[in-house]
Amino acid sequence: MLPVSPPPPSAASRFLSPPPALSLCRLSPPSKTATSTTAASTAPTPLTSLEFRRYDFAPLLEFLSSSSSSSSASAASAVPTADAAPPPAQLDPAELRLAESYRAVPAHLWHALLKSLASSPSTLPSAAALVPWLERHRLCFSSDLLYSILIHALGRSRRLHHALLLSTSAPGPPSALTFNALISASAINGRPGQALHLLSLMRRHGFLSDHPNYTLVLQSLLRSPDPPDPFLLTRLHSDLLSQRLELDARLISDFVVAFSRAGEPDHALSLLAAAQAQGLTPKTSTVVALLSALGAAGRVAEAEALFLEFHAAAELQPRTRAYNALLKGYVKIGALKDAELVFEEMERCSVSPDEGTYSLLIDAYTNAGRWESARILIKEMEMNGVQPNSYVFSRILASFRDKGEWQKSFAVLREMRNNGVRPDRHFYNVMIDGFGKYNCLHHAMDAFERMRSDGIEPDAITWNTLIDSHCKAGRHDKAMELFQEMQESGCMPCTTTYNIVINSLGQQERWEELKEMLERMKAQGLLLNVVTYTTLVDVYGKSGRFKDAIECLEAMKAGGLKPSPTMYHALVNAYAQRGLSEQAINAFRVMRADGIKPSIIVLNSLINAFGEDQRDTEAFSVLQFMKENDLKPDVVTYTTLMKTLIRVEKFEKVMTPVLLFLFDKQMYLFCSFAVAFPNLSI
DNA sequence: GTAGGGTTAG
Repeated sequence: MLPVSPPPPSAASRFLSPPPALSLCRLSPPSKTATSTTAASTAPTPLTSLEFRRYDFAPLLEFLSSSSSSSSASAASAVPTADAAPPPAQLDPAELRLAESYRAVPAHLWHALLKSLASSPSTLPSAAALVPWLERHRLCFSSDLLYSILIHALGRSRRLHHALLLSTSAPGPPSALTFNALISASAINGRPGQALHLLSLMRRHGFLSDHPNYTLVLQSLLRSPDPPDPFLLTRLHSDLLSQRLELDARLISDFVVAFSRAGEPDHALSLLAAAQAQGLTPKTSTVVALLSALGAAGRVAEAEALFLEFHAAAELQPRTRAYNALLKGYVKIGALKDAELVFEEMERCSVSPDEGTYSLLIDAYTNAGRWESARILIKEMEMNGVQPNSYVFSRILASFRDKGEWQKSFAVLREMRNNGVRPDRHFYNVMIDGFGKYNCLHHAMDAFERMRSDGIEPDAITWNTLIDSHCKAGRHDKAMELFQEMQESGCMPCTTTYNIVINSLGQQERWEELKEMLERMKAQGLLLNVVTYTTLVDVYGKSGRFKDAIECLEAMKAGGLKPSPTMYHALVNAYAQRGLSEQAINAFRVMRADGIKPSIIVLNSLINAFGEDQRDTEAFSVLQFMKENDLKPDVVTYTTLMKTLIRVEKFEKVMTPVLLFLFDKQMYLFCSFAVAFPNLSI
């Protein structure tokens, strides 16, 4: 009979070198993101505890690590496959004996062991192998719990892809625990869209969502360096309200900040009003976020009103940050005089300007072309004990870049050196980008070399900028060399890097290599984002591979990502360029069904679709549509209409779009001039 | 607080 109690350390295990997994059997770090409703947040049993020491898990760990590495496929992905395990009847008797020896281990110890194994990437394959093993031998019955622990661990170690795979390979329909674990994994991996998708899926399965899930998604939106997606945010908010869950002060405040950052100050304002109606006092940082959003939208009057309201109620001690938010508004709308007034007001109230204040004002001067005033302000800044740094100069450089004045880069660099400021990585990155954007690859490479000789290690952004500059200039060969060099230097390519390279390969129609790149991306554990999918739709569409393009769009939606306007623009444009006007209009309809408002860009493409298809009447009806929907036709609209007329050989009407354009611009004088001299029309 | 990737005509 096999021993039921745990075995003493066997002779075999004494001879074996201790499996590496053992040394990793430590208490897993407490999860900051686990919600109260998830299994992973239950108090772990320390593996060093007395209870744990009653059992010797070494033989099992040895067995698991060897079995998980022998089936290389599942070990590499750390995902157990349900059909990989043979039924117990065919099992090796040694394994059966091993299983029997653990009969007495209580469930919570299995959970603790699993958590511990799952907390380290090196033992994750063993963790993944443990779950089906426990099921196979009926040693631990709470299969849901086991899977959710694994999913949590995969999510925490940035393997969302694997977590999703695992959840689909788990037996039976997903449980509430699985959903919670997946939502958490998506949220902490920066995929709030997917988390939201799972939230609604969860409800469709009849499970109720709770507060922590919403907090997780919201925090995921707030944590991202990019502004939160307003669409997702609105959905999250209405979803929460439809669940009749009450918002507390913290959640309201987070929503106000999120809506502000998403560039939706109206939504933020109404939430703030609701909070005030409940007698809640918003935090200073919340008000500042909203002020900043209003400023960024150029809504200075409202920003000022909000500023004064909170100032008067003494709820907001206007300090530098609040003034900066206000200042941002004036800088945004180019109201230099008002910006200067805010600056003076700060001085009057003895609120000391910080680097941000100076930066904004310097930005304003640079944008207005007042480089001298900017220089004076830099001096003043120094005198006031605020050391000008590379940041200020980066902003100046960016401002010149955006105005196309890349030649001024050298003057900025000189000025910077005169002020004793050393350019940092950020500054060099902007500089390289500036040169790259204007096709000055030599200068870009020079700046890159200079950066390295200054002892600054290029980062992923540097490499991406440089690689993309070469792609844009058609130097795809050099771009690939740089991509290689990037990796050799030890800099890991990120999603953006792959997006750039995929775009390059797609433009060259090197489809096999493109597919390889996607595989490499996945192998590296990187997820495809909206830009990746849009790039794919664009390159496939442009070369007429519409089937592939549509597949990408579907794959993206299935992954819980919201299709962007750009993605539909790319698709409509692809059809348009080939004169497939029916398909173009169909894609346009799908776009609208997805809740995306038509923009000038997509309507111009639609005109182009009709034009290429010689349907000039329909092309002009798009113009009518624009006018009815308050969309202002632009130069592209009119030139595309002219091209349409040329295509259908209605040369006598080619001038019509020009007249319409001039009329739009209210240039009556020129209109009459053109009408008076119709000979000019050809 | 800053920087990099995807869309329209000629």
